[in-house]
Amino acid sequence: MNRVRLLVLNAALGPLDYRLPEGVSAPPGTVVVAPLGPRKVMGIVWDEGRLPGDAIAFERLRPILEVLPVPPLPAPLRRLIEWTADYYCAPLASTARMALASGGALGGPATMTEYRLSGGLPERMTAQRLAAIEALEGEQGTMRELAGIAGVSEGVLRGLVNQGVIEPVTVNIDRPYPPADPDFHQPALSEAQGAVAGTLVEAVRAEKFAPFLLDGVTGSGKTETYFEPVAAAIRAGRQVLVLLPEIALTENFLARFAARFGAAPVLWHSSLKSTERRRAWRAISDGSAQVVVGARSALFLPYANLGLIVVDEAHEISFKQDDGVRYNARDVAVMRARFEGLPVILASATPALESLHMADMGVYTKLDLPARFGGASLPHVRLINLTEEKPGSQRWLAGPLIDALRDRLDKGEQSLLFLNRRGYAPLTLCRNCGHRFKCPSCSAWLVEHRLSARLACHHCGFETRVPEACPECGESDCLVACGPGVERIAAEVAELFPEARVVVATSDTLNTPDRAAEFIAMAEGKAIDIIIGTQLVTKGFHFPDLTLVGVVDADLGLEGGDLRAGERTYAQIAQVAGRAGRGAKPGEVLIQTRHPDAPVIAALANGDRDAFYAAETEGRRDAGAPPFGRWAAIILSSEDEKEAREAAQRLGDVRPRLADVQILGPAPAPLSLLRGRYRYRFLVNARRSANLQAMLRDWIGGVNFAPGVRVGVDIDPYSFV
DNA sequence: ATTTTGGGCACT
DNA sequence: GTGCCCAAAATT
Repeated sequence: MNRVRLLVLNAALGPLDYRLPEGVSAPPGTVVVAPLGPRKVMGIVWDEGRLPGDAIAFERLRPILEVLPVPPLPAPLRRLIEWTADYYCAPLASTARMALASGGALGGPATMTEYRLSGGLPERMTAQRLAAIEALEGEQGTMRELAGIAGVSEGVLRGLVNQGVIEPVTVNIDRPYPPADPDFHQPALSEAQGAVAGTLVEAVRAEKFAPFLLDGVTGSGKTETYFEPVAAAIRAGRQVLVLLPEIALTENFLARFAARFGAAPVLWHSSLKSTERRRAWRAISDGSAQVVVGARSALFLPYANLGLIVVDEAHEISFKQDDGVRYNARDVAVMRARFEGLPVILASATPALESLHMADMGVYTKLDLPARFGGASLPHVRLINLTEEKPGSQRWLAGPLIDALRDRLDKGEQSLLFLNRRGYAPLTLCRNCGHRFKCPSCSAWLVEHRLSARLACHHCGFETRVPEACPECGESDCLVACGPGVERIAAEVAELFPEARVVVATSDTLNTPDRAAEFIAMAEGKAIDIIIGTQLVTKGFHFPDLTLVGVVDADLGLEGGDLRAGERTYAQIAQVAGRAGRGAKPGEVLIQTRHPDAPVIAALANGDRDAFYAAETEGRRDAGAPPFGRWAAIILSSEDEKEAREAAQRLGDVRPRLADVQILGPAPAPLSLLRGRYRYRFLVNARRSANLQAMLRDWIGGVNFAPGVRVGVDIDPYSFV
């Protein structure tokens, strides 16, 4: 029968039946182009009988237009797409689209231009040109790559191209990646690392579903340990996926990877250029990409021959996607491993409570690395009670922290100040009339950024110059900055220690790989005395001479009543504390707080992780949160306030009354206006006995909303805005 | 999501 | 009857 059921990549449409032209074969997973009304759409041939829908008479079916020349999506990936769409209440088409993340990757072969030396010499030789010509002997690559190799700007190389010294070469865009060598450099592992690595290597050889929780303190060498099963998979000719939370700052990881395997891994993240994306997608789908290091979106790619998944920093909340399909990559990674029949390693120094619970239940195998590598000791933690040690007016660093900074400067050691707030000040107001600067399309204050002389909204990207006068009352010189951001802390430090070399490390200042690499080189080369950073600096860095970490405001993350505030604060501060004392010299951590007795803060002070988890477990039990119960959020939004409010009201009117489900709302969402859309929210708390997703589908599916209303369901929400 | 279609209404 | 706007229907 040459009838196929097609998952058309259109979120509003269900599966549609098409006819397969004579002589065309399209097994399940085949990517095709089909006619839809007057248009063409991309679709994926799905399994017979798996998708619901009534059959249309064969004669009325329109034929498939084109079969795209890419391998069919494998069955385990199709199962994963179905599971994800079902679990997170998302359209199947939106979920499937993530597997084809690159429309341009699906065409036929294509070419691009690379450059290499032609053997000639320029009319006019300069020092830079000479250096470039010497460095590029035997090299070939894009302008960008060659500029990197030669250490000169692309402008210099373009000059050489004009002179005919460098010649263009047309190459296949899908050229292979340099191979990773599992035996390039065998590191010396500690006994504990070796034992854990051995277990994981065995699991890779077994080629069966096996989830592991790799629980190792900061600095215990988790990365080097899981590189061993990665090597084992490469030796077995299978692919590896390593998920990292912040792909923007992976310099350190990539350096360690290159040292171990002698080549760079294949990168996957949202800011890949389209040619790089295409090359990576095709290498992944034909099996030639050995190790893929990627952000959460790498999870849905069509690996031809996956052998291992690693989720590093698995507790990180950035694994939760907060728009579109709101999936948690950590959880979906485990499901993918299950469908594919693979080991999966969740690595963290501060595992999520859910992950520890799964280990306690015996579902995950827990592997521990209890000691720091190379005999380094864990840092000593001290609290600074801000209600007793008050910083001066318009100052945020208390006496003991200032003394500690001075001590490190005197000794020539490095310090890190952590404050998870970008910019100079989170609120600007007019002293004269009280006007507060607010985002025009969000219910949020504008954050002052002095480095760029802008007021910016951190939710929608709105930016405006800092005005001279108050737009409300017209008075000038009346604007005051309220509260601290990292830039303001940097100003305070500069005033206290004018001689110190200070760098602000945030996503604003380290926004390109080059800048990030430069920062790391400076920090490692001891060209920085004090680093002031946001959460960007909490992970992955290894600076041996960094001996002091100061947490400027430990209470910041606890505000707002978010269900996961405690866990997030604990993980964040434990991570940043782990940056101290990673070399021979011991580290010290000073935590400024107004609530030294709060369970989270006390647990950090005493280094008592178990006490924190015990307190957090009780909090979760009381709140009916995972693993004891489940939460979901429903957000209704519209550009029209009234339309959003009425939609919420209508949904509220038909809410189901069930014994094991409690529905709160509707209420204006904490961010009641976001990107120009008014938002109302329901919170749903379900006992474990309830079928939460089925109940939500029934409830929401029974209501017809106005065209401008969007309904978003967030299962296991992390962000409560 | 996008395109087509059809009804209601003003205007000729 | 014709043009225009908007809502509803259909897309295999």
